[in-house]
Amino acid sequence: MSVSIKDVARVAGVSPTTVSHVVSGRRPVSDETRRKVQKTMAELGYVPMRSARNLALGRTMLIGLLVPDIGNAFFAELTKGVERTAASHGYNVILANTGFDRQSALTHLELVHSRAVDGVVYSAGSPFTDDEIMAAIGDLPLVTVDETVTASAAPLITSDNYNGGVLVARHLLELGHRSALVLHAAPGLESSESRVRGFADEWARGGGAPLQQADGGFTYEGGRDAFHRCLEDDPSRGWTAVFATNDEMALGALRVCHERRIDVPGEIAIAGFDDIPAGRTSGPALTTVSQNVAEMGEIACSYLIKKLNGEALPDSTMPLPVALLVRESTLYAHAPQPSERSDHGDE
Amino acid sequence: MSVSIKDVARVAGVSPTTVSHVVSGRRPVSDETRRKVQKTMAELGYVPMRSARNLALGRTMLIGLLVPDIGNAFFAELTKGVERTAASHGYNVILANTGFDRQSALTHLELVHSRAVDGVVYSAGSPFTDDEIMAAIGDLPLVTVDETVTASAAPLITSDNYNGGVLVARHLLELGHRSALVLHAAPGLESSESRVRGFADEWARGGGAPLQQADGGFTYEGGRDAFHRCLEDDPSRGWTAVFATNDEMALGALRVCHERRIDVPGEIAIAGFDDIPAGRTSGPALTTVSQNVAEMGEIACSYLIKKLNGEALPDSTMPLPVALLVRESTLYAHAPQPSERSDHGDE
DNA sequence: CTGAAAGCGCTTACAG
DNA sequence: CTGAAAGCGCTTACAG
Repeated sequence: MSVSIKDVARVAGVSPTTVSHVVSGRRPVSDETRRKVQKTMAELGYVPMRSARNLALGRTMLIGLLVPDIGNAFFAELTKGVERTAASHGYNVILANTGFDRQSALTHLELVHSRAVDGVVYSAGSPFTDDEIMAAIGDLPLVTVDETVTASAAPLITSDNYNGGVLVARHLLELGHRSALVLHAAPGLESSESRVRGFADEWARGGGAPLQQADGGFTYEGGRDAFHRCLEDDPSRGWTAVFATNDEMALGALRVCHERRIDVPGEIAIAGFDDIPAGRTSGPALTTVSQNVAEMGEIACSYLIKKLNGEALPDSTMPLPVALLVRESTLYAHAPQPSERSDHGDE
Repeated sequence: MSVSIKDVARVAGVSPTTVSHVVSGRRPVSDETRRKVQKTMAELGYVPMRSARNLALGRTMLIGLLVPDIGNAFFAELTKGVERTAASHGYNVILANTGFDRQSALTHLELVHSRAVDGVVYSAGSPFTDDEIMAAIGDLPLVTVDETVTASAAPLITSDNYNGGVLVARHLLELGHRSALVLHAAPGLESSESRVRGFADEWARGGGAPLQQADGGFTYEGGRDAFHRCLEDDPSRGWTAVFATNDEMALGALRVCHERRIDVPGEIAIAGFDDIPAGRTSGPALTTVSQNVAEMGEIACSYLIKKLNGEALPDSTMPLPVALLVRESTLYAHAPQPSERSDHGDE
């Protein structure tokens, strides 16, 4: 078996109490004793056992991160931010990839329920209802990301989606567009709806014509099919620009243009939202709005840790600024190296 | 505080021993007693506390997953597979995103060292040397993915990289190519080297000319720059096809062609390896070799769980089959919907 | 500056 | 079928 605090105490000729205090530093220990104990610990290869410490202290230094799909670049990036911040505060992250299978996801709720974690960062999209989540979480500290959990007073970390929509509309208006098609998610997804609202408000303000809209389901295939249908239904194309509320859908539209030999941006300009890697390497590269997703994760995690430490939180959280990334799909670069202009959202 | 096993025992009028056995099912309990206890647990909202159970049992039902970068699609997908399998066996996954910062990564080694996890799935690329890893892991059960840890007898889960290279070479030869450029990673990365070996062996067998090679560092930028240099150094292009040992580099090469108005696959055919999402949506879509990465994660995790249960493992692990995905970057589809032909590696 | 002992909330060998 | 009690390896209030 592994060596325990008693073994160290015996060999060093002190009490377990003293060994514990040498490790934690929570009580002064004479230099001589400390050195002796440290030497013994090193010799025996003693490492305090987490499980025992957890039980004694009533906490685990573990944070639960509930995301619907770690394979999605957004959540992977978010995870990165959470993980990084947790590590820098001595916490570790338990990943609960809830997926879409309720059955297997129950393990994750049990985890939360059994106090295996000290707190939770939760991102909507799991196969649970908000009520189930709240029941499992009970009074555990909670921070949410991107979408609210109804009936919860937990802080919400989100990007300034509205302003992202505004930036895209302004950019397209400046290029001379006055008619546009908006590809959005199914109703109920607040992030997509905010982006549409921002776009529509600015578009109207700038003298744009009434928008045509279609539901692209927030996926590549959905965007591709919805855009395809729009082209079929309206061959004369009552619009010259497309705003998709995420990059997946924008890439779907781009794909249709590629197959039909429609020049982008010559005939149609296309803009997305999120700045996923695939949009950086597509031809043409995709104009989009970047969110600082890793930073969302960092902030969510540091809020949670503040809560765990009993520190006060700001009452309201400011949406994180977003940035417009102008690439080739709206504005063709003539230089061999495409330039990337960035308008910061909080200008 | 939360309700303990003693509370339940007192209210139900039985001993803590009996409550424990109702929960675990490890000892027969009379129907009447069981029902009474279950009713009481439900009423009080009792959930056994994990920390206490962990200490008593000497295990945590937690698996440590060490990956270099969860933001990378390969590792995100791998994580998904590990997580899924772990959940289905009642285990949870602690994510240790080692990144490239040694300092913060120490938290993760401490985690392993302090027995906070029952076992480890390790994927190379962390800022630790193999020796440091092995020292921290000690005698904890370990399974490695993709790259071996030297001086460890741990099982290794890997794709059939060699055969992937063979498949690409055969495909390009069938299309009539006889001269090719290979973009590979820096030496020492076994996965990349196997792919090159498979390609080169088949290429020679099929009558191809000696290969030109360049180091693209396994990244988008590296591939782009290396390919750029190859074009500059050899304007007459002594090759008609490019095989990059991963998709990132292939997309970099594709990018250069796009900027220089070089037709792909008309003037140059390009193939990659990995089947990352960006290659599915690029124009032209990228011919590549798909690995079943999530399955690698599943297998790694189930091996680890077998080890944890003391079950025997197969002595040698068969490399997982790969599949060639023919897309537009080597063979332009004339139908509006590009067809996707799949050759299985184990045919 | 240091130690003996109780306690964290479970599990389980032992006894009945 | 059931219970009393020891034990898992730490932490810490209390006492000196």
